[in-house]
Amino acid sequence: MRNNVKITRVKTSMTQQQLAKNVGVTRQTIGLIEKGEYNPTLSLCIAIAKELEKTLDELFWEVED
Amino acid sequence: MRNNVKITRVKTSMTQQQLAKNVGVTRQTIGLIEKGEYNPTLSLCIAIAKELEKTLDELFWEVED
DNA sequence: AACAAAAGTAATTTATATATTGCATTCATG
DNA sequence: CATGAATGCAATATATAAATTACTTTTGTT
Repeated sequence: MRNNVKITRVKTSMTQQQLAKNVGVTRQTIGLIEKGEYNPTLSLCIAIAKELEKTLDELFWEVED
Repeated sequence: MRNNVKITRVKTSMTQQQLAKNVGVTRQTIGLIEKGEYNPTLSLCIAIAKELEKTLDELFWEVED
């Protein structure tokens, strides 16, 4: 479940805590998604994408290592 | 949770049953996703997108009614 | 080095995505 | 219209996403 959440979040100088709060989940959930160990729901993916001003494809589609 | 799964699936003349089998879920799950009553996981969204030869954005991003 | 903020990690609990079963309804074709 | 395939729909069960709590490790700043 590789994705571009971490790299995008860091570019915006946002902390896991801030992103988590803004999308309505806990810091741990964001951490696990960034690490690729969670399979998030579509609604959460959309919330994260909007918060990071990206689309679903940019964050979650065919992400290379 | 509006999306373009149904319209895309019908265009390919695929049944819910066939799509469900190919992505490894039940027919009911596909039905509920098409109806917008489910919040599917990312991995399932990706499987459906690949099966329908679309991207995440095309099926699930900012879908108008 | 010392301190604080951020991030990693792990156990347990809770909410919900998905499975399973079964029956009703719609729709196409003979 | 009758038959079967596809879909709708609903109840209950199971798997897993996400919450909660708590502790450790990393990172940056003075």
